[in-house]
Amino acid sequence: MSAKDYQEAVYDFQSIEEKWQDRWLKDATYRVSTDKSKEKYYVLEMFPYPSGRIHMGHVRNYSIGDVVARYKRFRGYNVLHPMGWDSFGLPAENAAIKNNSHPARWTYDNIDYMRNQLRQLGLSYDWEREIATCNPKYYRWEQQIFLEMYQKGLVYQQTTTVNWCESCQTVLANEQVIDGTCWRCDETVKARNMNGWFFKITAYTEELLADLDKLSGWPEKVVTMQRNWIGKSTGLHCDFQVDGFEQKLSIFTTRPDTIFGVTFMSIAAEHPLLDTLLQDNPRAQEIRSFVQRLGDEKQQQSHEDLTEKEGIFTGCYCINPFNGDKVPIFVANFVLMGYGTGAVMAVPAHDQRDFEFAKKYQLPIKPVVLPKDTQLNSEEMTEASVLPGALTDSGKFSGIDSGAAQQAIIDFAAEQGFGSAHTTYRLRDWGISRQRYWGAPIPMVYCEKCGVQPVPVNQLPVTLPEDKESQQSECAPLHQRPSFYETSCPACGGEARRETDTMDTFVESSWYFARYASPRFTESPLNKEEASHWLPVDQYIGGVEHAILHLLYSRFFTKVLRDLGYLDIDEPFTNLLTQGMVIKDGSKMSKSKGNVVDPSDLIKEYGADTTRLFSLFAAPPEKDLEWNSKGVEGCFRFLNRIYRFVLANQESIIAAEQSIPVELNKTERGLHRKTHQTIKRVSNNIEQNFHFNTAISAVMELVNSLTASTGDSSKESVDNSVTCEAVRSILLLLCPMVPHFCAELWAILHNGASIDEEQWPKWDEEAAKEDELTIVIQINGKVRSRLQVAADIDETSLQALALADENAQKFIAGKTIRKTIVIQKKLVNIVV
RNA sequence: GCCCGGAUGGCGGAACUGGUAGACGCAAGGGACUUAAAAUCCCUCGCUCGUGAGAGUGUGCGAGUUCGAUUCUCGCUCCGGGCACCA
Repeated sequence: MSAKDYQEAVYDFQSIEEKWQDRWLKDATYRVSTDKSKEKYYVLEMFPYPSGRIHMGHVRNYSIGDVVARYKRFRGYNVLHPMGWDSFGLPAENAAIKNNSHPARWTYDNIDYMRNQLRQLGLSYDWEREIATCNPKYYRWEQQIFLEMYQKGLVYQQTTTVNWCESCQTVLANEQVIDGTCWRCDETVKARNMNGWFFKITAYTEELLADLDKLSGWPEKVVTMQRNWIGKSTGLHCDFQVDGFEQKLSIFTTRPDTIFGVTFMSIAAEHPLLDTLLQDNPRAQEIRSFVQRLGDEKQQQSHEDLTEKEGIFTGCYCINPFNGDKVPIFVANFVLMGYGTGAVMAVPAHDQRDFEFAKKYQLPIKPVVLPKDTQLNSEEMTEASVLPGALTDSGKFSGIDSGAAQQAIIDFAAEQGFGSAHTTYRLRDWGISRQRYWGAPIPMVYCEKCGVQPVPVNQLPVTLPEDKESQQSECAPLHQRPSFYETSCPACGGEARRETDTMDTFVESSWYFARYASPRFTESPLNKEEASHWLPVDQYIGGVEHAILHLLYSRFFTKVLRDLGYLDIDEPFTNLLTQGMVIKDGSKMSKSKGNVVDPSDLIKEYGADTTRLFSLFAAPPEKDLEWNSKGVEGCFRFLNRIYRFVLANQESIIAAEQSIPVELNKTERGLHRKTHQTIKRVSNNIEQNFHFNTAISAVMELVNSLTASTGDSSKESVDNSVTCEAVRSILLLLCPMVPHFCAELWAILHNGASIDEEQWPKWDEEAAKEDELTIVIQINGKVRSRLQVAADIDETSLQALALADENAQKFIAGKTIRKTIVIQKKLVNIVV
């Protein structure tokens, strides 16, 4: 074929991609095992839920991860890059009910389909490490971890008010309630009293908080979100004696400095003291019905609308231990039983919420902190004053600065015995019981004689029943299946009943990254040697929507597994990249919006390489990506340009010398320089912040230079070695992004050799250096002229050249030069 | 309300440590090739004025620091995200 024949050729991506995918699979090219001779690198993308088909969000996530994996391999690392399936969950049950099938069938069918889709993308996974969390070979180890946590006192059972989702027919963890609605189906979550199992994540609160400081490789935003979620506050815990009763009322405050400003007390409607207060209370009836109404309203309202502050006087008083003030006790709708003590000391002068309440019920407002140079008059205040200042009207603490007063007041309370320093957290223990079929069974047994008994480890796994006895469907909850729950007590051998709740599916994803180190290990959940070799994950990649839920739970599990002796790390993910969403027509791609682009259609039309390339090129990974089908075509055109060039010039490239001649003409020097500049830019873009969009731009520029300097016969001829160097660099630099394409062209140029055997190209700083620079001449900061100068010009000659410049002269003429600023290699600014 | 981000051409996005704003791609317009179209190749492309050379103006808005600000400081506006009667 002559060069002309390639002018309009379009590369046959389909056969090229199939060919290389088959080869990678057959040769297990990306299989990895421990190799002490190389440095390890563990890159992981959040594993998918097998919902049916992959979507563009997956393509983006896994393309990013694959570039990292392939890049690190080129850099000589021994790279662990596994994939698996987060395969327990409600959608499988819903689909099973709809199709009158079994959740396992639906799930495994989806896995098969999606695995095939992922393979079509050419992702460099070690498929031999694939795991599916719904497989008993996975969840039996989870059950064992559960039992070991139980032995350690990290699992307990409790009846509490839980979040109940009616449409999912199950309990939700606090983290799974978003604005009062279910994270999965948006149904309003209701309060319900239920017995359930809890993981004691609060035993690790301080460590989870403190170790956030170690996560320098995480986006600041995610660290902040976790910090807020844990919600630590420090302050004073203090007892107020209830007047005429034996009981004391405990409060927690972060503003002990305002304690002399307390003018009333607010307690939650559910506060246990209320019953006592209502005994022999003439207004008991009235107060009870008020409390009842608050409860009803709470049920109906979603958490987001803030109701008007409301309360009712209990008729009782308590005594402020600091000044002996007798203050009325109110039941108020804004006090939460679940935070602090369920009772709040009210300081209307310095708390906006208390202020509004005091105004409504005409309660006294008593300022006790005076911000500098201000007077506070309770009559005139329109809002609470929250600024720091000097204490006033505060007994022996008057005059002290509010900041210092906090500690002094806490110390005093401790000394007197009615209070102490105290810390509270927003974080609650993790409720993991789910009343669903398609999850890992909780391995516990109830015996009438022996009570709650753990299933012995040698009886694991407790598997899900697959019988057809259930009348309703094949995925009826376990409590409807006698063959599952009827069992014998492990302790006494008598009749017993199995726990019928399954675990929250977030439990599976809290440790899967560790299991990948030894996915087929049959002796315990983790092979410690393998786990300590591969962990922590060096680079974790996924959507920011998991900032709290999954990432917090995984951090917790890592610490638990460490304390159980399986791991020797404190944190699971050294670096975290949270990728943006894929957007089309202004909103996130979703079935309900009808703006979904199916990756399979794209692969069919343009191939996997173009699909990957576009998802990397259109935006930096952490930002949202606006879908643009024309942009995809642009990427396809780019690959075709390279393809045509390589094929048209293959003979001369193959014949080229590997070494670059010492003497180069101007065109050759320009291309040689551009090649090395590009290697440098692409390497830095990937290394510094994974900005693949600019890396790809840089290669596009090199391709433009290449075709411009060799295609134009009017220019100087270019030595084959220089062309060859440019082409080889382009293929290596693009290989992490478009692997099939580069593998194919590399093989064509290198007698069938595999590009995977190559190393990442190195740049020569000397070759990358410009020998001529454009210097900008500014007059009063405005660009007036440009100057081509040798790169090594000295400051004096540069200044002289600038002053002599014709354009500059026009603006200087007739004016006095007041100052000249020369910035090496950049500009000369003449101030007149 | 509090805490994080962000705002640059018609669009997605570039711009090192304060030093040529708009790289790269898309779209658009013009041209070459073609009977024609597609594909490919070449040229133009922030806005205003000007035939042109060029001049003015321009990175959400308003100030400030500086010889010089997309970049730093202060004050706003809008957009996105997180948390929220949290005591």
